[in-house]
Amino acid sequence: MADDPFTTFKKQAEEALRKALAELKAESPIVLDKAPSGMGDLAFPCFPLAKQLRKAPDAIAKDIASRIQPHDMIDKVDSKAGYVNFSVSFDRLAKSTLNEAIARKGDYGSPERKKPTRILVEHTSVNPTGPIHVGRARNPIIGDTLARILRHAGYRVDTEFYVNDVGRQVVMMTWGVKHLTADAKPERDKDDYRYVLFYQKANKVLEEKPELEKEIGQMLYNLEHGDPETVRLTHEVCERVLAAITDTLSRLNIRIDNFTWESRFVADKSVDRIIERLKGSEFCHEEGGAYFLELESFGIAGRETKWFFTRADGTSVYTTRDLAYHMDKFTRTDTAVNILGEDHKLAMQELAAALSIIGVEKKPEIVYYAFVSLPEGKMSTRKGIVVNLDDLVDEAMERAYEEVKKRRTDLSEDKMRDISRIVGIGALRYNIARVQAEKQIVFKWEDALNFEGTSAPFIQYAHARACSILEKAGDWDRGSSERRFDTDYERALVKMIASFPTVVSECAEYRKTHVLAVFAQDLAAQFNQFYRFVPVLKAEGPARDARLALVEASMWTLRNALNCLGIEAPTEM
RNA sequence: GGGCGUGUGGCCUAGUCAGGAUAUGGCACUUGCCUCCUAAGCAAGUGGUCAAGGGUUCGAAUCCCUUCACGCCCGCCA
Repeated sequence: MADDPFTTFKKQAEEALRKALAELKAESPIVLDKAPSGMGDLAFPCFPLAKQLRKAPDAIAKDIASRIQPHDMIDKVDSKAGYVNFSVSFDRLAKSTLNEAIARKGDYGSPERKKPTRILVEHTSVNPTGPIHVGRARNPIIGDTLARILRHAGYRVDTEFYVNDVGRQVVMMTWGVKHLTADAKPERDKDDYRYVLFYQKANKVLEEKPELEKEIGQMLYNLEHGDPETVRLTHEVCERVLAAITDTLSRLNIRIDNFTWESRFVADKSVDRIIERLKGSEFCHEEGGAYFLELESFGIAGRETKWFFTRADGTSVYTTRDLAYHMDKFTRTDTAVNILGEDHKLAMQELAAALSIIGVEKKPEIVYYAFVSLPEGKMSTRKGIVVNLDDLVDEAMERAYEEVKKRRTDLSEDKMRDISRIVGIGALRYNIARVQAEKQIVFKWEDALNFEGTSAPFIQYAHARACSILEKAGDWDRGSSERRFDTDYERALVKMIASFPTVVSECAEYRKTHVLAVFAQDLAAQFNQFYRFVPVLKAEGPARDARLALVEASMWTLRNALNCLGIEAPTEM
């Protein structure tokens, strides 16, 4: 597979170092750092070699540098303060990078050939018992972004929502729908808001009349044993709430490929088969009719190392069904990636242990995220301290509209609304995607709807500027072989564009969305400097063509990075 | 009590996996720049014991140990 030019440069530098070190009879892993600006592009520190060679690091660096002849992508090798510094052949890098970006357009950053590996990204999977709130919004945004990145990195990706239509919460809601009447108006004319009222009321009624617990238990039993009426009603209610939830997600540019219903694994008896297999395990014990695995030897620690996989009445628990689901998943994919809240860590450890016990080698890979809280504390639907995702989306679009109106007087109402939607949703997604998943975040309106600095609009704005130049440029010579760039602004921008393929594959490999978000921000900042200091349309001759090529390559790179983040790139704003 | 995660200027944050050259950006604050390709921008400035302590190393935000703070978990719930 052909590497991008910067990777080729890096490999050539590594190879040259390998040879030089062999000549010196020195042994060292070859790790290249990014050199500080003005000292080349890649740096090799020679300090670890000092003891081995009994020479000063600086002398070693000098020696190594003198043994490496510049060739192909390596333009210059020199040494300074114990480092061997490599400079890339800039003209070659610029030429192939820009040609590639301009030729491949929306595919720039993606490998020429698709990878055969299938990856199934399970995300969101919230209980279909009510609207999604901001605390849970991290899940679909991280999941969808990761899926987009993996796709751009060349994998065959499917996204999946696991619909929990079996557990107690769903039964509570369905029981409420069957036996209660709503006594409040839903906050929105949407099924998730309508049905959550039944769920909430059922919980309240049960608190007041604990004797109804038996009825709930019976319904749960009926559901799990395939009672047609219970199954039908539950499924219908869940389906409606689910449809409403996916409507909310689609507002954030999130579309899910598959929905797998948990009840399927109960109905097709795969859960029963797993229970039987687990019962045959040496780790299995029984207590009052309920079965559990003793998982202490699997690294499970805490007060309780038992994992119960059946209730006393023989019915399955959540993780047991999840086990059946994962076994099904592995028949359909090579790699399973799950996006989960950090509260699922123990359950996933138990699931991994159980998979080992029944002899399944594959394990799901999990991306955990910490919860989003509000300044006044934990989000809680019951206590009413909650921000619904729909409200956040509305507010984002509304605030973006105010900003558009401030700046543009020449646009039609429709156009302004369209830009507001793109900018508002972008700001929202960006603010989630930009932060490492493991960091807990406190939701603040002013951060979530930030339109300047580190934000989607900042990146979108750079893209719109690029589009504006290209639109005004008229005809220019795209095939020009001479592309000279003399300013640091241009050269730095070219190098950033050249690094995009590597950034995408690293984000994919490490399952990190925030790295791409940071890259997009840096690229936009670099483009804005270029825009400010280097005239494009007023330039003449080959310089103009070269700069236009740089603008076009920037535009595609910004657009592709935004697309990986699930953020639309408006041509004007 | 135990397990896992997080801790970087007033606030948010990158860098931590693979230790390397003056610790990245942003917000806020101060000050400049729109007869010039869109000022959602650019430039300059103020602000840091990288939670604390110890250790390893030529070199530690990064690795090891201890402590502290915060979050999540330790259900026959999901």
